[in-house]
Amino acid sequence: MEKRPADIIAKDLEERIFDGTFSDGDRLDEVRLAEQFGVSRTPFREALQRLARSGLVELIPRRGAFVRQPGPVELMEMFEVMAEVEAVCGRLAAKRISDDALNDLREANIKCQAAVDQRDHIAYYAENERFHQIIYTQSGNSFLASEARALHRRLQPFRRQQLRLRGRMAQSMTEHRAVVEALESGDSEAAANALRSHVAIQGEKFHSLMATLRKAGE
Amino acid sequence: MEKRPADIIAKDLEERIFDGTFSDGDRLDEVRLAEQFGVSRTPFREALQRLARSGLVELIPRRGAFVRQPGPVELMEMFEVMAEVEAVCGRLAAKRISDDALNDLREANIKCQAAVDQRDHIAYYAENERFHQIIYTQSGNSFLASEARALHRRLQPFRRQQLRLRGRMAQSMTEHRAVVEALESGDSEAAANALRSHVAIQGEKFHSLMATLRKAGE
DNA sequence: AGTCAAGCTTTAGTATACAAGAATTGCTTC
DNA sequence: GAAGCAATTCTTGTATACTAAAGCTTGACT
Repeated sequence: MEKRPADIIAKDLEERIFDGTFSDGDRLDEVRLAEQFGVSRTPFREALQRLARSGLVELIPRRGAFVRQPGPVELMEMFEVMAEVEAVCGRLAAKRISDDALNDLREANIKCQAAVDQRDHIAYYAENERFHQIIYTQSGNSFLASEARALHRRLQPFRRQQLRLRGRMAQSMTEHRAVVEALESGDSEAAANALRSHVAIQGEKFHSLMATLRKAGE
Repeated sequence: MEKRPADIIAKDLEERIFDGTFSDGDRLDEVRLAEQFGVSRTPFREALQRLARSGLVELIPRRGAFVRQPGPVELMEMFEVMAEVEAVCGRLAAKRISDDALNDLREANIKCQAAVDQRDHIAYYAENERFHQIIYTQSGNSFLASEARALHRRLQPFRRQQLRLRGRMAQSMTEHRAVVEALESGDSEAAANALRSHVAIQGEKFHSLMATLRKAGE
């Protein structure tokens, strides 16, 4: 895609925020980090502003850039929005999806099932990804699809963890099947509801997972 | 709020794109415009990147910044998403809205009605604005509310025109009342449907308005 | 001894200078 | 005369130098 320094830096910083190298509240020193990346402050600042737009860092005037991890409340809100966005994609896709895309969905689900049988988280994750991307595209609204992808991407690191929960993959599969059924029959409301609860459950699972981790950490 | 040069420039440029000073495909010359704004290229470029994020300009590497007005297809898509977003806000607000906010909505509607009676587009616009803002807030999801406001703002210049259409204000009022009724009775689905069609109609009206203008221009 | 102010240091914001890439124009050749 | 190539010029992207503002420290005065 793009290979300008600012893009690379933005992506790299994003990665480091996600993987915990930078934690909440950390100040991102322009001179130090720019030097570390081997560029001057100008493109580095460009990257910072990009991250600020996506909500990963907060840019306080005359103070600097600070890492801004979403707190539990904001995360719950984002999952709720994701659930509703997917519901909307499903509602529209039910009326607009092509037969080819339906086949692709079924195929993705078959591979998902294979991954469940082999307890292969990575493979499951990849096919699950494909499943959702197809639905975004088949909403027939490219603006909606791109918004959905942006939010999906932003929640990725949080969604990833909860797949490891016991039985979650199998449960997720069942939900996927309900989605495909609704889309097959062109039932907008059913598709919307199936997708909403599918994603909402992810949010809830993540929430309880966090609570558990917090407890263990004390 | 903010009063940094880049913010002012971004807002000013946005204004000029909206009011037609810059039209689709125009290149925004960095040196010329920066000089015109009385700043150097650095803060001006910052403003450009901000506009690129909101989709108003396209930043082609090593080529420059070009005004990018959404075409008819993209606009329809955006209105569709706006309709669905408002529907979601309504769905959530139906369960979460406070009595105070309900009163505010009724009050806004009364003022809307007064504006309709006086054929006062400006007053109607202001109160209509308030009406929708309240619903965003009462979704109880600040992340959703902020996304809704961003899209609302982006569609503002396009929505504004169609209020002048004969009888549109009165029709809009009726739709508002249906929304309030649904929220009063806590009926999520009814609220969602009322808001979805309310906004969808705006999109359709805008579309036909554009078709008319295009015809007249030929 | 505590508090307030002044200046000192640090750092964000801005300007300018420099480098690299793309486009256009003019020249040469077929 | 047209087409292709090269050079020049214009413009974006990057680095660096400068400015100004915010916070901290130190010193003086109460």
